Amino acid sequence: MTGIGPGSVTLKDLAAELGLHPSTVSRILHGKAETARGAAAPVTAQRVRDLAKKVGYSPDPQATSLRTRRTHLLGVIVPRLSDLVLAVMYEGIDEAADDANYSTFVMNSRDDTSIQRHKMEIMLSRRVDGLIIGDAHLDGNILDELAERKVPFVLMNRAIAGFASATCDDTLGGALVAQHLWDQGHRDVSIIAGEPYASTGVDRTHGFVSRFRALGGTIPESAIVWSRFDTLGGHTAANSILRDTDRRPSAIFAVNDFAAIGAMGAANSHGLHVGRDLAIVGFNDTSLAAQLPIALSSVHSPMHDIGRVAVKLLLGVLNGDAVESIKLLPVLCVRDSSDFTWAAG
Amino acid sequence: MTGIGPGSVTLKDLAAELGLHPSTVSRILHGKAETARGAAAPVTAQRVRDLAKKVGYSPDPQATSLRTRRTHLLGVIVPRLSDLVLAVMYEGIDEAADDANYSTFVMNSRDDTSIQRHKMEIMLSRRVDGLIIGDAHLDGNILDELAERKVPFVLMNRAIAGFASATCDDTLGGALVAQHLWDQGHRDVSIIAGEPYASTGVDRTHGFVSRFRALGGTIPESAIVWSRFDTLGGHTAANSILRDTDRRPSAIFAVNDFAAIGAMGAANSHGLHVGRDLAIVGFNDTSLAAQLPIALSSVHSPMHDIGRVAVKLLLGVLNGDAVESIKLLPVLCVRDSSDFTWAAG
DNA sequence: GCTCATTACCCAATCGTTTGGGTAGTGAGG
DNA sequence: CCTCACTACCCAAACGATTGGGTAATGAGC
Repeated sequence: MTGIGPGSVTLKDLAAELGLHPSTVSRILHGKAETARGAAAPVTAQRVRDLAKKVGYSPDPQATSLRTRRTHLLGVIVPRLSDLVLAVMYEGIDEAADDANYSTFVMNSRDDTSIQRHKMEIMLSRRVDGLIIGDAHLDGNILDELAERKVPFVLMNRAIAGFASATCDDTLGGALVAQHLWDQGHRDVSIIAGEPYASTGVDRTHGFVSRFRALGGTIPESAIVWSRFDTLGGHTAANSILRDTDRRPSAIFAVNDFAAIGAMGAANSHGLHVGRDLAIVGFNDTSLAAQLPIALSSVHSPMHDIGRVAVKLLLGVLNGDAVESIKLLPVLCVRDSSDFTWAAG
Repeated sequence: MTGIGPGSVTLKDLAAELGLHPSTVSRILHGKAETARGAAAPVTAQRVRDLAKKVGYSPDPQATSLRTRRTHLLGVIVPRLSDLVLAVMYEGIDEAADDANYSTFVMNSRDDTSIQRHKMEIMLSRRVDGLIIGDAHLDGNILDELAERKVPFVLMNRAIAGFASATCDDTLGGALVAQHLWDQGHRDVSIIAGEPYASTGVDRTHGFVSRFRALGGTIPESAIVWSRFDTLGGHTAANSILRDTDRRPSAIFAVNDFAAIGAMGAANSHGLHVGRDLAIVGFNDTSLAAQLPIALSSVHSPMHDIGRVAVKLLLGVLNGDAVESIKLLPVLCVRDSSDFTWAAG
């Protein structure tokens, strides 16, 4: 009878064992300091706590939620966890949620609207206290619905005007890359811009273009190629950029490391040596970037912290605070793939 | 009053609205066919279902679990979701769990015993119906405890004798690589073997070594280097292998793509051109392998299916079935990093 | 010795379901 | 006309915790 694990012993059991009423035990174990003090004599309280620890009492969260209408559950929706960026953010969420005694569901929506809806309904039917949305689309349809239904939520990674979010300062990140490539002498550049519905790609692209133009450069619309965020998407996009041998750029900015890796593959198959014939810069500085055969320049974004911040924001919302979006600072990491001084013009 | 989302309307509400008793409504909506038929006249049943759909009734899972002692929750523990391999497996889990109307918690243990324990306790205190363990260590200590506590669980990715698991046939996978490298003329090979506590690395290494020896080759113990599973681990291991210029192998088998990528980086910094001066083969065939500047040969393992199978096994266990471990078949994918015929000897 | 506050508790309702066990009402069979 | 089996429901007790509201017993104050 040595506690075969949580779930075996209840509040009532403890109370019976101690000759107390369950409510008294409850107040002692779970009440705030004041309640607890009012509930029992210090010596009784200690007896209760001792026994609880000895038998390994752990309250039934289902019963608690039923009564309190709070599950201490958070829902997280991401496009795909196999996207390293989201996976790392989720690690941050996992950590922060644990610290705050919350547990999290995480589901993949594959950026598909109907799956997004489906997963959301599952989460809500599970009665999560709030949602962290990592797959927001710029049209924001679903978010408006959520807001109308008064579901507490925050965005992560991708920002949408009007909603609280935890992101990287993507515009700044893009600008950093533009500055770097400009300084290296590149005047003819292309951008692999990601999916048009994702603020990450859009903002990084916008930040890049603005800065590059501010420096006096030109970027025709045709130099911006939308793509999927994975290696294959990057490969395809780079192919379409490099196919045109008349007007090949000397540098490519991919808004995502994986797309950048795909672009490296494409460059290779076009006989171009990355870092010498063609500069490539990625974004996120995932753990692979520095380890690639040709080390990839990339903008470091604090992915882990973004996850942590998302949790903090959401807990703020649940607490009724007015929360503000937070943009974390990116840092450019220059490596072999773009570290080469080009003759200007 | 148009249902502001799940959670607003209860069985009792429905019953009152229809002039029925909650129990009747419950039987109609949630009972098995027979119960439902015995519970009400067909026309009544239809009225109930219509109203339920109209107001968007969704049962409170907390209340249900409290009564039934089943949460329809599964716990998943992995070393780290930022390991693409585990992330993809989790996508399979997510899918299969959804199909079966289960939801999953997933937590990262970083392969740290105390975190493993901690996360497990959280899961159990949440009253999950069962666990999928993706971070089992060969010593199996924690698993024995779990078994003793009669917690339903299955292993995933890593196998441990005596427990049901869903894995790749790692021994075979290793053998495939050995055969391939041998056929390519390599006689002097090294292995980046991963963490010694993980069956994946151990079995892949063992499969490789056995086959290579069976073919007549020799592999000294010193040619087997244990390492972390990430790029950095692979880099470090490869460095230690390549440092010894007297006895440099012509090929390296890394039991994991990320380690292989790290090894490529190391080879590079030693001035070796992968695929020409040194063959490298990875494992898992993650989506990156084919896209790298030098495409990486790798053993394809059905990660997504492994996740799905893990869920199927666990549901079997929950159902009281006697389940057997399942090993899915690996397939070797040869690419540039090892596609070169060497002169023998 | 009486009032009054304080201490240290107990009581019972409640959260939303499920489920074993009724029970009126109907129709058939004998 | 009585019995018996259905049909179509209802009743109430759980599941485990929380929480607003008691209430005896003790001690202090006057």
